Amino acid sequence: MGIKEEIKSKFDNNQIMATVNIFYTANWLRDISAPIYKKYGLLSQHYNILRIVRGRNPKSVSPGYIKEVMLDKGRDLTRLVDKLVKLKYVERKLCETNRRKMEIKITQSGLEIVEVVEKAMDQLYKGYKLTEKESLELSNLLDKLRAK
Amino acid sequence: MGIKEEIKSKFDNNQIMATVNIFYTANWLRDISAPIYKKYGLLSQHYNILRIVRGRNPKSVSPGYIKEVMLDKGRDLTRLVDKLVKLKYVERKLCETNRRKMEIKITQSGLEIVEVVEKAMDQLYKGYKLTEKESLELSNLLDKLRAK
DNA sequence: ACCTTATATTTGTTATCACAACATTTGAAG
DNA sequence: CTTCAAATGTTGTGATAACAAATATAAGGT
Repeated sequence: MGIKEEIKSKFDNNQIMATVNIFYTANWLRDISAPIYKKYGLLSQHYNILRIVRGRNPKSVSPGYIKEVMLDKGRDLTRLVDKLVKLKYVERKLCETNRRKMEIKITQSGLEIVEVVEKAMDQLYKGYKLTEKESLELSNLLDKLRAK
Repeated sequence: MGIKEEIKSKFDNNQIMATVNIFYTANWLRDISAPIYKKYGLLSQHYNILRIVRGRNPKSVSPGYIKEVMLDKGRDLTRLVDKLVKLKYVERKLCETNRRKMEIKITQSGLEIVEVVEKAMDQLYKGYKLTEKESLELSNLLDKLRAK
């Protein structure tokens, strides 16, 4: 079912239709992924942070760096990380050389949980009807939409 | 700048890249639209509701219908509508024939505010680098991604 | 009429978001 | 060395989101 039928609407032009469809699809993706995250007491943003921190392991990263590369630009990052610290998925300590910064590092159980969630997400992606080629086209069109 | 550079990541396959890109682009769109909504004390969801209600004007619609066609599936719809009632952009009254239902109807000032916001959003879309044809392709690919 | 189930929406509660104010450290100019 | 702006994070607060439970009405069967 196409977007027009889904939300019972017509659109003035294709740009608007594409924009609405992006929001609709992002919400749809969020809704089908949420149960997976929830199973482990996480939000998608927690998972996103864990993946970013893992990407730099065994180095540690600062909140500023995380904020920069997060999908959902690091609102309330402190408290998102607070929770990951409480769950013992990351450790946070003051940076020695620049005492304004914090150093965040993933723990062993953090590594394990990311891997488990990652596998569950991969299963989701396998259900897509898009080929590799179409997925690339889609991604390129999204890049172009955002282009200045 | 493509998604890989934006978030400084590589992806295992194009499906994952497209998925991440959808979230990233939806957040990007949300962030550039937010100031427009905010100017009028609204959230994007309020605007979405107003457009849905306007679409049925002069008939009224029920919360259930709104929930069904909303982009972000009607979480906390009651309280979103509460706010629109308070702002006097919609009126809400009990349905005579089915007293479980509420009837929601847009007001004159509601109609005016939607139109103003709509024009501001149209300006945004004009900045897109996507052609009509590319926008259609994008929308079709998104439809296909969600297909069962 | 009475009971059960389904429908439609609201409310309560906890957690999270968004924004602004605050605090600390650094680096650099005077 | 002192001062001050910039960089980096944290905290306070009111609004919003998420989820479950509650309320109220309707519809159908016995």
